[in-house]
Amino acid sequence: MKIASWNVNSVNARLPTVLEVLKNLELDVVCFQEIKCIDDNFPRLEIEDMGYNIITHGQKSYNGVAILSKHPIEDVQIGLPGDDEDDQARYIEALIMGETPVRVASIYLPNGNPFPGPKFDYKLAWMDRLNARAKELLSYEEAVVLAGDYNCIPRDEDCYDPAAWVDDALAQPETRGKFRELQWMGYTEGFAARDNRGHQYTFWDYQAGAWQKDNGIRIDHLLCSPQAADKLKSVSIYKDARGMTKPSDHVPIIGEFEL
DNA sequence: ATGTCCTACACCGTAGGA
Repeated sequence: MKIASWNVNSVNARLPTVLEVLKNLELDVVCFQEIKCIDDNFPRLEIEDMGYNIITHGQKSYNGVAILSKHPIEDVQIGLPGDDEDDQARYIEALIMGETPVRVASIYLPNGNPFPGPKFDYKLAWMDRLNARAKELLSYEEAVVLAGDYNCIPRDEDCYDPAAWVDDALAQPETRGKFRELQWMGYTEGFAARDNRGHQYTFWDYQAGAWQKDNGIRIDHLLCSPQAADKLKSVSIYKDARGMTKPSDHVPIIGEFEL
């Protein structure tokens, strides 16, 4: 089973590109972030035509997450526990009913810039809520994949120029620490476990020729519970997507599981 | 650290977010 995470940066603005990538990759489960539309405006018919069931947690203009699955979807959770005061659509979770069920979340973690400031504080508080949910999920002893745009550069070698990121929310020690908490509690970071090379990016800014210079960062991650990590065969980054017409600034990261 | 792109809203430019 192939499970992917992809920040599409508006599903409607680049629908032809999205459909082409989905056709090329033949994924079983796809987690989208930044769909940037309300649920009613999600291009449901076009994607259902490719054989996907779809759940969305959208909002007007900003954020928005979705899960596509070729298998039936059950037990849908919208938002994180403790999100009641939060109007930003950044989390959706569901049980994917393949041969072996796997619980999958699509996560759009706050960017947190400028650092320091209220947006960074919001990011850290959001990470605490995510980590609490992640811990709760471990107690189910299921295969779980927490897939998303974590807006976290885990190590200096996961960017082109660490000096450019020292004052940025994506590389702060607090951000890295809370991301690492997921690993301390028992989640395996898929790319680190199955590849772990440096300078393998999932995001290149639209500005300043970042793509041409390979000035990227690795911020999209697949966090796997022990039951999922045991079945993780390989992780790949579909870099070609960044060179397509009307690309997202992120590319898909794909985990292949023996599930 | 900004050579871009997306969205909305009030209008065919500008602001805000990333």
